Amino acid sequence: MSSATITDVAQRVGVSVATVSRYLSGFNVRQRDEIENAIHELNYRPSAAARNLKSGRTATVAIVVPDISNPFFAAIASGAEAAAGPDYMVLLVNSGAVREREEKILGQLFGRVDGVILSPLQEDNEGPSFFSKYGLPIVFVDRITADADKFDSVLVDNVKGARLATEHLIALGHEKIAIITGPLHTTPGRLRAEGYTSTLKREKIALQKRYLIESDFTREGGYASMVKLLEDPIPPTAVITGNNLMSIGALEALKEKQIRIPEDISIIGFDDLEFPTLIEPGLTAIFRPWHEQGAEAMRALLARIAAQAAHTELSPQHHMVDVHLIERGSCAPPKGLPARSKG
Amino acid sequence: MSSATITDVAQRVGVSVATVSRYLSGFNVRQRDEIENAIHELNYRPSAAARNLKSGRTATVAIVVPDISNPFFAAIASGAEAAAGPDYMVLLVNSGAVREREEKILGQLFGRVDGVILSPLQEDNEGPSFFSKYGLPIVFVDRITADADKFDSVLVDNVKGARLATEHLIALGHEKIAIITGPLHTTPGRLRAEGYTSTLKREKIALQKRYLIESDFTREGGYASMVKLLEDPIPPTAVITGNNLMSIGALEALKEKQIRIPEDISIIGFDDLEFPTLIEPGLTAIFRPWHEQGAEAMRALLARIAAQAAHTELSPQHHMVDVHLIERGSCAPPKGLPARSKG
DNA sequence: AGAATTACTGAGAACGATTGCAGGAGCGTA
DNA sequence: TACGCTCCTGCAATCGTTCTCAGTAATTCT
Repeated sequence: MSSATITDVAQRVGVSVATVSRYLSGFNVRQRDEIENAIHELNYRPSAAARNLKSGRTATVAIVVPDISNPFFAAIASGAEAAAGPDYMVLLVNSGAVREREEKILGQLFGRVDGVILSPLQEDNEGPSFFSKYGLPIVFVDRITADADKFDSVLVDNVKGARLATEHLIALGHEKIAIITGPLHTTPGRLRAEGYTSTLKREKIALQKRYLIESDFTREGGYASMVKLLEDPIPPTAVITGNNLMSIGALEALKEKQIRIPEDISIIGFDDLEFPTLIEPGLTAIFRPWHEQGAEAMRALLARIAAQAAHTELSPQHHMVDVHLIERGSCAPPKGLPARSKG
Repeated sequence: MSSATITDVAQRVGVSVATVSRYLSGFNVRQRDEIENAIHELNYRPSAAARNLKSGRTATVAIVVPDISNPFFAAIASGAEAAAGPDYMVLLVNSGAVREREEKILGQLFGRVDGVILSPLQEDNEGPSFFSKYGLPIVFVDRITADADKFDSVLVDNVKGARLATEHLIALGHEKIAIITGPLHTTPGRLRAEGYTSTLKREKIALQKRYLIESDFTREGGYASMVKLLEDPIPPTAVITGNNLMSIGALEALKEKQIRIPEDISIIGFDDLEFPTLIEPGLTAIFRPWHEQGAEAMRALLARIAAQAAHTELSPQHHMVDVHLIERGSCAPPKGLPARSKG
């Protein structure tokens, strides 16, 4: 019932465990056929736990993300997986955007993986760097922590993306531009807001605090934030949404309130939608290669692991993924919304 | 640099490793404060590998799915995770719809997890049941293998869903009804086709083989299949799409060819879209609770693990998730497509 | 034929934890 | 003081591998 061990195989063939072990690692052994048979007959599988323990290597890496339901992170995972090659098993773990879970997961992963690609929940979280004190290679993707300069990272050019979006709207004549951004204690939340505010400043448009809404990267958050903006006595004429899910939520709110795009309001998403052609009008968006960003993170991790194995010094590598603006139909010059009726 | 072991902790405090181990497992020990300090100072983390090896338990379960980019599987994973509770770490592994990968993954997972939730790639795949010979609890979700009656499973009522869709179209007056289904060697592919054909038969509508298109559950497959249907000399007046991604692909094809829904063609999706309100007209769809299906699978797995631990006999449990039809705007009585122009 | 080289083999010590067992310290009771 | 009881402790075996080391058989060289 319970699984056979290498000893069982060795006994059945009449060789030592060392020989079976050697056979398993690809060395030449005299009774290779007999061993192969015995393995099949006994349904033998090497115990991963025992292997890890002895060798210290796991041939496994993990990707820890805040929300696996977000297609962005699913794509990051796919990209990373594709870049991992056949030698590594890639595990995906969802921290569910709960800080204690993230910390617990990192602890549990320790000793079971050779490295981790992490999208940390908060920039002020010391868990990851604390974690890496144990010598576990770690690469930040999309988000970093405060001391991240000491670690590898693969970020997107958040500031540039937000700048492109803001400039695009300003060029169209908008001045009442709002942004629905992610939590300011996350990297993309903070930097996209920064790109927005710095561009406004440079263009000499006064920042209206009520136009800068800190939300939570969820569809519900995007919906609620857009509703809030629409209820403003002087609603914005254009809105930048800070990630794909919030774009969807915001679009849902607009549709529900029957606000026309782009006639009544312009909207730009940071991150393109997955299926951009199906909705009408198409969402003008800041594009970046999701899959490639994941792949880049995996390459960085494998390089880090290799460096560690070779005891080579390797300074922290910081990769930056470029963005560009894709114009579709969701932006137009402002005409202003009708004045808000009471009730 | 490298991580401290339980021996280091024990030495620093001046107790035996057994005492430290007991402290870690929650027993009363005299020098608990000293041990706690030493653990912090040394950054000690128990080695998961060593623990596994000795105890045989891993406090970990895995979910193996064909395509993590498919929101359906992401939702299954979320649901399963939510049902797992804090005692288990949940790993997500992507088989990428490659059979050899699936087999390899199951092998690698052996010894690192207490159980697996699997959505197998093919019904004729013996890997999983072979795998379970090792005594590893396994629960099939959404898909099964040929000998699956011996294992737990959580399926959706595929036949009923396809029947509801087909009946709905027939009731509207359609007779030229096509289906774009998944691979017939997968459970949902086969059973959804079966629900479609059996309903046609019962309603005495002759099955047109060219209206039954076997595709591959991808957006690209849905797109290509729809294009193929539209090129038919006598195109169907209604189409059932066999999963969410193929629905999207099919809709993209229709949009590109400027075929109006539902005036020119009616369409029903098996599985609702993630953001159903944003596209126009809304897609009439067969709905099932994704998240709940994942949760059910996890409950089944935990029950199986518990039964195994208690050496209790537990007959295979087969759960069936119900479906219903959600009417939106994508279906109408047939009017026929304009005759196909050459070129 | 004898020496040197090659190619494989088995014994046994790790890896880092858990756990059964026997024993010792501390306490209460007679 | 002597005894028993409880509570904690350390020793050592163990989990299933890998890997070093020394040794043996087979082969080649002189």
